[in-house]
Amino acid sequence: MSTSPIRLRDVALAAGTSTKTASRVINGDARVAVDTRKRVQEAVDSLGYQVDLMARSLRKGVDDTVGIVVPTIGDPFFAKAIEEIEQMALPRGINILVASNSRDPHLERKVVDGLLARRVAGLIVTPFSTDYSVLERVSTPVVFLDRHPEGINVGAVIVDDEGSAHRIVMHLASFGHRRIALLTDGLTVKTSRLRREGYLRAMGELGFPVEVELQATGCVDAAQAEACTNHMLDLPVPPTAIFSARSETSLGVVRALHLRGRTDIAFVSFGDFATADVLNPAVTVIDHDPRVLARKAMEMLSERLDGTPASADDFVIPVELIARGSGELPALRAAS
Amino acid sequence: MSTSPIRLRDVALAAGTSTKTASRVINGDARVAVDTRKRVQEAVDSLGYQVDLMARSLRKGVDDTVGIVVPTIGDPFFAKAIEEIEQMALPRGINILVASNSRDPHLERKVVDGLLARRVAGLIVTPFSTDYSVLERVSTPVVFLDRHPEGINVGAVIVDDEGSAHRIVMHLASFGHRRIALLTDGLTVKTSRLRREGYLRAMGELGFPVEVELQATGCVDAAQAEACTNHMLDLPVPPTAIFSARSETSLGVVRALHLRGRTDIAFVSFGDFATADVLNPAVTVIDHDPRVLARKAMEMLSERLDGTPASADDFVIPVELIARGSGELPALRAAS
DNA sequence: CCGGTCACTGACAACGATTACCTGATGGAC
DNA sequence: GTCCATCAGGTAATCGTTGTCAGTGACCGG
Repeated sequence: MSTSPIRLRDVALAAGTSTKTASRVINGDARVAVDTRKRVQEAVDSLGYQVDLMARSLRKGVDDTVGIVVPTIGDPFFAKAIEEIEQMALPRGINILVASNSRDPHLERKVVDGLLARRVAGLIVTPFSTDYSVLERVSTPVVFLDRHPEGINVGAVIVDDEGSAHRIVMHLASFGHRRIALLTDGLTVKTSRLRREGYLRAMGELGFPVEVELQATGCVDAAQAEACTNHMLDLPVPPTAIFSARSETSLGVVRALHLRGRTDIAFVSFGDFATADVLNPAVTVIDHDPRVLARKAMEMLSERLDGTPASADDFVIPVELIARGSGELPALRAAS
Repeated sequence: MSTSPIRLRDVALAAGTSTKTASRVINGDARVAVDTRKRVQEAVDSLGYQVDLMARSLRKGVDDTVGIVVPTIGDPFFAKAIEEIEQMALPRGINILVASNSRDPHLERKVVDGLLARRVAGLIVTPFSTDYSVLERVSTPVVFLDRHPEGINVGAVIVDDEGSAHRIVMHLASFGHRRIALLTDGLTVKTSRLRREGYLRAMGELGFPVEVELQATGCVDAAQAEACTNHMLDLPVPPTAIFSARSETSLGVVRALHLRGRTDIAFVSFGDFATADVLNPAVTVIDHDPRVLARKAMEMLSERLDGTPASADDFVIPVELIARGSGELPALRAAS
């Protein structure tokens, strides 16, 4: 049933050369006579030889593989980032190892160690909360995606989290809102902290009171966000506008608002999602596109793989606020 | 800056043993004296030794890695499947290599070959349209996910595509619909063919005319599906109900219906999606859960890795029709 | 006291490819 | 005709780990 695998030795034997010469042909070394090259090529084709990438990697010291670490693979944001990276890696013959840290700092460390032990050529990491200083002692190139890591001074591909959050609040305020609620992931996540800072700065500049009950800072998934939204809507004086700091949490907010029929409440999402423009009202979002971030990250990693030294500068992807309706609802109850 | 890597040899030297004994300790071989074990352990800890998985894999002949091949990683259906598999693999110390075939048969073949050349321990594949008979000549265990492959007689983890599609049509018919439209991916995809067969069988049993203009069979993504839906709504006699055979296409249908304000048209989706129960009307779906499929597939693969021989029987995951409203809209215009 | 287990350990080869180094041969320049 | 540069290609070492097999004592029953 199963044929024994064909090795380079077999190819060399069939072509009547040494393994070294066969290896040269396979790796496109120019110093091979045309005639010999042809013989080897034919042997490769007829035998159906495939390089054993394991052996090659051992000898070369690195694997033609890029590791990607994200909090959760199923999150559409990260899924699209992975897709983009895989697409870019394909033509280079690079494979993609994906790993999630499951939002667990301990696991995060283990996962990164595992990828390094596998001798990946490079890493693209969306840090969760671990200290990443380990990577300073390692020669493997790493690019950080969407978040700046702790404990290490390297560049990352990010968006202006603080500024964009600030802008969202200003946008809502311009429609008369004062009681603006905030929903974020846990504050151990850097992006959550930054977006909250932008929110707080804007509220401060506007002279609006910052109330604890209007800040839900532990919304790890859509279900939590839905619960938090419901809780806020049950307050004696509920918010007139909601700012969801992540597209995942936005799904929960949307569910709560729609199921309760409170679509009169203004809403802006940091990050677009599939049906955002289909809902009624359509959801105003910050266009935080994972593909654009991923593309830049992979470009940077490619350069690093080709020898360009690392830069400590962040690369900031510009984002836009897409007004679709939900963020432009007036604050009818603002006067009350 | 970057320290030279620590090899087993260094550990052995530090512990005053041979590399073999150090290897035994690391692999949990019982036949090592307690004292020696301790010395090696200490050396490992103090030096921060990490096994070179590349070398181990070469020696062992297989890599502790499972390859996953899907059409598109960004599709939430497959992203969730990948997530589930990764979660299950984590405790076993198995890494996940993801690769997309980009809906390209030629690429599909190359991608699978690449993973095999990497000596993955196993493969989980959602076949697109390639002949997979290659895999019969290879000893690597493979489990097929969501679709039965062509040209090879092995079991797959699937759902009852034909039967579920049949059920959807019957469901819509019970609310008075006769002009039921079908949107599918290209018919080279097996699931598309089967779902269409179920549709055709039901239409036949009901004695309803099957019209070509009500079948859009090339909807590869949401945008295409949206265009097809718009086209159908512009027909002289538009459909009163739509059956979308994939959750990805459902997003396009939803967009078209909502943007045109034609939410009076009945709609059922084969496959759930994020905001399906938030829309108005909420979308009736067949609960085609990627996680459940993925879990079963990984279980089967684990068994295969542990030595259980392959079975040629399909494993059929039961699915349910979740009535949420959109599929229960009456056919007001049915009489006309 | 001896042969035989048993527990523990190490030397060596091997996994399959790449590469440092070396050998012959060829050919043009002088 | 000699010499050196260049080209083709071979030999053997190497990457880091683990399987095979052999070897050392210790211990035990007879």
